Amino acid sequence: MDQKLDPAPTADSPSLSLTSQIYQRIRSDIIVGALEPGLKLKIEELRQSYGTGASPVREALSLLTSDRLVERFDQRGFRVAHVSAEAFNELLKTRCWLEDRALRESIAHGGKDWEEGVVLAHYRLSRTPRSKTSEAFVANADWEELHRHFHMALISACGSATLMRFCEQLYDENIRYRNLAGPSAYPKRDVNVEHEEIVAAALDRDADLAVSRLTAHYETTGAFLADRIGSSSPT
Amino acid sequence: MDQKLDPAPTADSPSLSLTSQIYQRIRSDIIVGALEPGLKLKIEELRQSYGTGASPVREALSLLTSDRLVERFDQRGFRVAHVSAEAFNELLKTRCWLEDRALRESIAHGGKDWEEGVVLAHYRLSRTPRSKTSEAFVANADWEELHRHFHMALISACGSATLMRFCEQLYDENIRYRNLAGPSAYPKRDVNVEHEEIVAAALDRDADLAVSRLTAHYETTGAFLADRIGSSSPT
DNA sequence: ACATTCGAAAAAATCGATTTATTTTTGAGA
DNA sequence: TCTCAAAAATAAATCGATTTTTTCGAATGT
Repeated sequence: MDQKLDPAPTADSPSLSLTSQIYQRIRSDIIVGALEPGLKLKIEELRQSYGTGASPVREALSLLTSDRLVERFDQRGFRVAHVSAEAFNELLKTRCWLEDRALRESIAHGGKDWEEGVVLAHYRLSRTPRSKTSEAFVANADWEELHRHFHMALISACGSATLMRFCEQLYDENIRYRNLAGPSAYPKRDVNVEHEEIVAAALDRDADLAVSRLTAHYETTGAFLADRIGSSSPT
Repeated sequence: MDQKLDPAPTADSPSLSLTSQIYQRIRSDIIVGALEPGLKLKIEELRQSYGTGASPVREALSLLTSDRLVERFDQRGFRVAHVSAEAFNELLKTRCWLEDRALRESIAHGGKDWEEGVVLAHYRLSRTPRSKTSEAFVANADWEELHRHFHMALISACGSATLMRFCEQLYDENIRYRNLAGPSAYPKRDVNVEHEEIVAAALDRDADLAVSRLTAHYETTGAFLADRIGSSSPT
């Protein structure tokens, strides 16, 4: 049995539908910032650049609508979701509200699994450099993934997959804003310490403290990004 | 000028794309309960019954994915979202959490517009019968719309379109569950009084009271529906 | 009887071309 | 020069047919 557990006949294209492949690719391109906010996503162009028909492209774009990364206009196509300082502030605020509740619920109901999941996620994150090189900042994909995982681990015991989903969506949107703000958006403060303090309060079951540290964590980074945004692409 | 404000060249098909028409139709059919939970949504069937090609159908289904009313399985099509007692309880809980925050924010920041919007929405709702006939219950579409509008008016000043969107989504899902539970799911208690008391507390800017009344309102109806659900369609 | 393989049959996914809608350009007429 | 309308160009939306993939059932071997 040399079969993989994951669906992966050859190396390049798993048995993922073309639609899904295109979905992931565009999604990533938008979050990374390769596709500029407001950009018109012309079916014909995409179709050609991916070497496919129009159907998978349209379907992928329709799906991206759920993530709020693509806007759909009936009869006049799709475009990359617009950004604005106001939208970012709203995003940040909403994120704090939802994670506030989610974290409290996790602290109230989380068991050993939750605790261990948090500890493990934090440990892995702390052992991974945020940048690939020490001088210039070069985003480390591993760190990004572990960071996301860490924040989700914190709220994973909230008891609502729906709420988790919302938080994930907002998280991804937030990352997009961070990427759009550019590599200079990396503060000197030691984020690891902040994470550590959040974990400590959470494991201590001190909800108020944990939440205030978590939201402070978000708002500090947020304030930092906020003004860097209004400048770019006011289209 | 006999033109409508809405885009409507002739009477039947506005300049809505076929995709949008199908989207709305299926959406409504799912919420109303005409399409059974878990039902396989075969492209070919839908295509024929709507007399269209496959593309608009697929696209509509992809869009319905955002609303959590349709589930998509790569390479094996779409189906009407499943339901379960657990999912309903989670939905209810999450809804209470989000509206809790949304209502508090509205009460904290809402101005005259908000107050008047709430009063007006409540007045209209109170003047509309829930059932079309006095004996047998026959859902009144007007009431449904006004009820939705009323609840949204309450939280409309929360300052986050995103949070509003989440609440709307959960509201619609909740209505679906209510419809699935059948017409017997209409309690004898006077819902109007409950609404009135919520409005009173909100306009009084008593956030704690308003929230506790609102969540009680949801949980009462919820508890009522909860057990009526596990029974039907355990597929 | 049970699991496994093979081959229809069914359904999903995709393609290429056509139709329809929107946007841009052009050119009278004021 | 400006406005408006018709024509041309562009792009979205849709269709009908084809290609893949999955599903289902019968045949085979244990």
